[in-house]
Amino acid sequence: MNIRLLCLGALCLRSGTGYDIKKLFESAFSHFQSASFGSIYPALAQLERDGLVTHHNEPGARHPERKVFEVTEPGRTAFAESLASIPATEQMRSDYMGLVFFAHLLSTETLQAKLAEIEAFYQSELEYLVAIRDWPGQSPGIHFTIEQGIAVYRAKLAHLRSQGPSLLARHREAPTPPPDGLP
Amino acid sequence: MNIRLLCLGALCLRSGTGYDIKKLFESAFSHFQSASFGSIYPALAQLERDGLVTHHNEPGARHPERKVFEVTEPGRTAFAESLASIPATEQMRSDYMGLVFFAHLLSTETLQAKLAEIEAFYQSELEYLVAIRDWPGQSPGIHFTIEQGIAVYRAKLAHLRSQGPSLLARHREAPTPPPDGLP
DNA sequence: TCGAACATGTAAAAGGTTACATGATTAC
DNA sequence: GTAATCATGTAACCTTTTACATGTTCGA
Repeated sequence: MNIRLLCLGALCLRSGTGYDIKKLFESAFSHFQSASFGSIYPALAQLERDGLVTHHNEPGARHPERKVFEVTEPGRTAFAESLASIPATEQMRSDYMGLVFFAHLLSTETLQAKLAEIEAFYQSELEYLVAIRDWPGQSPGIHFTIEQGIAVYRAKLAHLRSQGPSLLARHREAPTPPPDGLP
Repeated sequence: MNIRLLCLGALCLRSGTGYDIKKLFESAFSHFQSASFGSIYPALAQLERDGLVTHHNEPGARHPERKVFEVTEPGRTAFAESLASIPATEQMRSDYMGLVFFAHLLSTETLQAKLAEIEAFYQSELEYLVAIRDWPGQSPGIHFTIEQGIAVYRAKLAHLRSQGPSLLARHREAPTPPPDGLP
C-alpha cells in the first residue's frame, strides 16, 4: 500500500487538499504509515492523470490556490478493488531496536538518552491515540486500528519501563561484553 | 540506520559472507529491519571501497567463490561513532492496519482472510523469538530487543484475538457504514 | 507586527526492491 | 537424480525523502 493508494483512500473518506491529507498522515494514519509533501503532491497529480480523482479550485484569491480534491466513481471502484488484493503485511524499521542491539558499543549515557528519547515518543503517540479513541462516528475498522495502536504502545512502554533500568544497570557494570550466540 | 550501516554492524559481531548477513536479516534483525540481496551486496562493496571492511576468498574452488568479509579497525570505530549519532526512532508501515482502516470497503470474507493472514504471521514471528529467547551468550542489548519483540507480538495477538471476532460480527451486520469523525 | 499555520509544488538524491543471470553443493 | 540451499552479482525500476522555492492568512 503505497502513498498514492492511501491518498486515494483518504479522499474516499472525505474530499480535501494535499495539505489536509498530510494532516491525516500525521494523525489518523500516523501509527501505520508516514508521508511527506514530496510524495503526496506528486501522488495526487498522478491520481488525477489516471482519472481517479478530480479537483476544483476553491473560490477566493489566495495564493497558492486551495485545490480541493475529490474522488471520482472510477477512483472509488479502483480503490476498493486494489484494497482487496493487498496482502495483510507489516514491516517495522526501528533504529531504536538497532541501537539497543549494539548497545555494548555505546556509552551508558548515550544509551540512557536513547531510551529516554523513545519513551517520550511512545508516550506522546499513546496519549494521542487515547485522546481520539472515543471520538464519535468512527467505523468499526478505524476503531480497531486505534485500539491496536494503544495496545502496542502500552506493551512497548511497559517493556521499556520494566526492562530499561536493568539494561542500563548491566550496561554500566560490563561496558563492552563480547556478544555472541546469534541464531 | 540504513542497510549499509547494519551490514557493518553485523560484521562487527562476526565475520561472514553476504549470504550469512542475509540470514541475519531474516532471523535476529527480522523484527526491526528487512533487507534483500540487492541491497546487501552493493552495501558490502561500498563498505569495502570505503576501507571499513575487507574480504578474503575462502580456499576451495566453489562457484561463485565465498567472500568472507571482516570489519577493519577504522570500520569498527566508524560503526561505534555512527551508532551514537543515530536518533532512536521507529516507523511502522502496516498494510494490515491500512486494510482494516478501510475495512468497510471489503467483503466480510476478504476481511476475515486478511485477519487470518496477519495472525499466522504474528504467531510465527512470536514463536521464533520465544525459541531464541534463552540462547546462551546474548548481550543484554540483544536480549532486550528479543524481549521487546515478544511483548509486542503478544500484545498484537491478544488484541487481534479479542477484538477480531467483534470486528467481523459488526462488519457482517453493517457492510458499508459511512465512516466519519476523523481527527 | 510577527510567528505559526496554511498552501503548492519541483528536482535531485537516496534508498531499496524485483527480476534476472549463473552455477555449485548438499541432503534425501 | 532432484530439490533445496548455498553463493554472488547487476540493472532497471520504484518509492520516498530532503531541500528548495514561494507566497498568504490568521491569531496573539
